[in-house]
Amino acid sequence: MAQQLDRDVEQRLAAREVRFTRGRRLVLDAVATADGPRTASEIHGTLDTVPLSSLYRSLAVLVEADVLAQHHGADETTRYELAEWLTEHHHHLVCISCGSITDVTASEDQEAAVGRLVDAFAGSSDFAVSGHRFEIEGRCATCR
Amino acid sequence: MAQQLDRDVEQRLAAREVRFTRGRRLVLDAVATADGPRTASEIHGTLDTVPLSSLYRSLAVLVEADVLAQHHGADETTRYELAEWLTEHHHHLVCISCGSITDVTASEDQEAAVGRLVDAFAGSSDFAVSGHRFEIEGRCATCR
DNA sequence: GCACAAAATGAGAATGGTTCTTATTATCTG
DNA sequence: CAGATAATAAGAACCATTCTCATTTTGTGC
Repeated sequence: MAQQLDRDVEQRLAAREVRFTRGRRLVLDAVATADGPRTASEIHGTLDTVPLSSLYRSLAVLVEADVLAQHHGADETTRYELAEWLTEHHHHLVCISCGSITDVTASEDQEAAVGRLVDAFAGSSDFAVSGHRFEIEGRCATCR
Repeated sequence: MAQQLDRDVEQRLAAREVRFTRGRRLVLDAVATADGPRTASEIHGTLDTVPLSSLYRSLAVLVEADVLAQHHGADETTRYELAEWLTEHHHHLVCISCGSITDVTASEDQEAAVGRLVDAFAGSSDFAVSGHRFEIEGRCATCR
């Protein structure tokens, strides 16, 4: 898995005096190699050496360190993905049938358009914008 | 509460042979008068005559009938709002501090821009679009 | 390399939002 | 009003997530 990612995360965790242990590396890898946000039990499925309680704790630590981001999508379970500074900014295709989520990356022009819309929407109210989420709902290739 | 809403919902439920009972009316009103998606317990707080189990069942029935829509926002609890055909299409300002969600409505031009982006994002993959969600994250007036 | 302190782990118990079960009650039709 | 059907209420059950605490691992100074 990407050397650069490993180094980036190592640095960030070191800066916060959080150890980058075997278990945490495994969890990070599992999330990093997925092509969209994953639930805890999905990750657990690919990592049977990491008990659920430890998995949840590792996820919480990595979220706290802003290495992972939590995501609450179509179903009610929490999903995890790499934080944006470790990946390209992207949006999601959410399947309303099976709940799976796939990443899509916008072109520069498209993303600029998104940014203008965000400003326009928040501009009217007294709201300090810190980010946005753009999700497209529908049926994925296997569910349609 | 809006007469029109009541009539629209009455019709839709009748068409599905689902009764529009006192409890369901109360739940609908509670959701309709809020200015953004509400959690079950928030609704429960304003409706102490409706027990939680009934509340959840009513919510499920109304979602099933497409009178309400479920929403999974910043925190992990499920929120409910009127289905889009009963209200204006809108987007959300999500407070990352307190989890509250406020509605914002886009102008026609803005919404057209959103539509173009949705098509562009989904266009590349084999995905049947049925809707979209645009959420702006930040801190609300009281939390900032 | 060793010992100590601090942090991380693992196993299972506890929590809390949501759903299910079942007996009771309300609603609709005739 | 009677009978059939659907909805409700109360609490038990469920399941994802979090917590507890005893044990193990890790990093640091000697």
